[in-house]
Amino acid sequence: MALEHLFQGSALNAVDAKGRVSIPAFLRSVIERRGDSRTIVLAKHEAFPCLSAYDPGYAALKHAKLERLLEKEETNPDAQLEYQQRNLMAFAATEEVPYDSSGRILMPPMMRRKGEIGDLALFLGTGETFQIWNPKALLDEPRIPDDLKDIARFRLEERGAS
Amino acid sequence: MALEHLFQGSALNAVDAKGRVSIPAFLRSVIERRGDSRTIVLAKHEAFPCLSAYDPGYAALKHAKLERLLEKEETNPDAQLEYQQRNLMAFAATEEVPYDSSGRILMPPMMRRKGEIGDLALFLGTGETFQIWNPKALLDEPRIPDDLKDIARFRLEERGAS
DNA sequence: GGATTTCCCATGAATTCCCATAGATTCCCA
DNA sequence: TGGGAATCTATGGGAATTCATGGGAAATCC
Repeated sequence: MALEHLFQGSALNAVDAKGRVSIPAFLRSVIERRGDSRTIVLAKHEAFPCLSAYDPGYAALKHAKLERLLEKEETNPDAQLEYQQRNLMAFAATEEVPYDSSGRILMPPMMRRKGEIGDLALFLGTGETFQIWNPKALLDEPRIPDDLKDIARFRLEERGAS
Repeated sequence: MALEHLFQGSALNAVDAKGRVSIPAFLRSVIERRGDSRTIVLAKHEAFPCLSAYDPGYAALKHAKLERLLEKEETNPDAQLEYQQRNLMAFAATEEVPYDSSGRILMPPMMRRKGEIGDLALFLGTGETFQIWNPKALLDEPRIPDDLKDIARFRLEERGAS
């Protein structure tokens, strides 16, 4: 799997009273170059207290991988169960949300809670996917490198000052 | 087999006194993009105490899958029997129900019993198909990952609070 | 004819759509 | 190359639509 277009960069956007957030234009352009969906898939990040996001095509790719794995071990009952569980996590525990003509999504309440997102959303490109953080949570996270926290601080300043 | 449109997301809907349930709009849209039937096929899930559901087109696909599996082991008499059994389950033990203009099905009493569905139905997308659970049964099921149970709890809360 | 089943309408909440704006960025052309 | 115009981006607010759900009328069945 060699993805041609990668997510990179960072931005800090507001979540408004209705729960709407603008997806940064530089991330949207990657989504639209990968497919033509104007839609993102949201999931709780498996390790960090934040959200993981990607385009629907990437989700399908992940699914195809799981399928192939299953067919190899079709007769193994343990493999069956693990397949069921992973499939549930990959699809039931995620939400697909379209963004409108102005590039905004409505952050689903469940994801907002799971990702601890308040009224500011920090977007971080990570190549194949991107992450959405509560900037406070990122600064409090010991496993995050200081250089990255500096970026978060900068984005906060930038916004606080203007 | 590469299905283009996958079932994704979760929702908790009420089963009313007449046995009617709304199929969540985001699942309906997948059904209608896969074919043009406004119909779902219900079956008892093969492993979990819940229902498995999909569009009529997928049933045909499943049949082809079984056929292919049989041909691989044509000489094995055990495989023949298993094929017969799985084929029976896939077709005799299912019910096809249309949904009306408001997106509701009438849950067939037999399926309701088999799936242990009470007056709340939890819908979980799993890619090629989706599942319908009694939320209580899901919380009691040891083979279900905790993160998924959290989602069920969230959906219950969301509904209880409002 | 009583009971079930199907259809149709009603409704409140949620969500999508549309328009507006202000600031930043890019473009363009003299 | 400099400055001004056009465009794009993030954001706000309100209107219009969709969604889930309840209730009842009409049709159907033994």
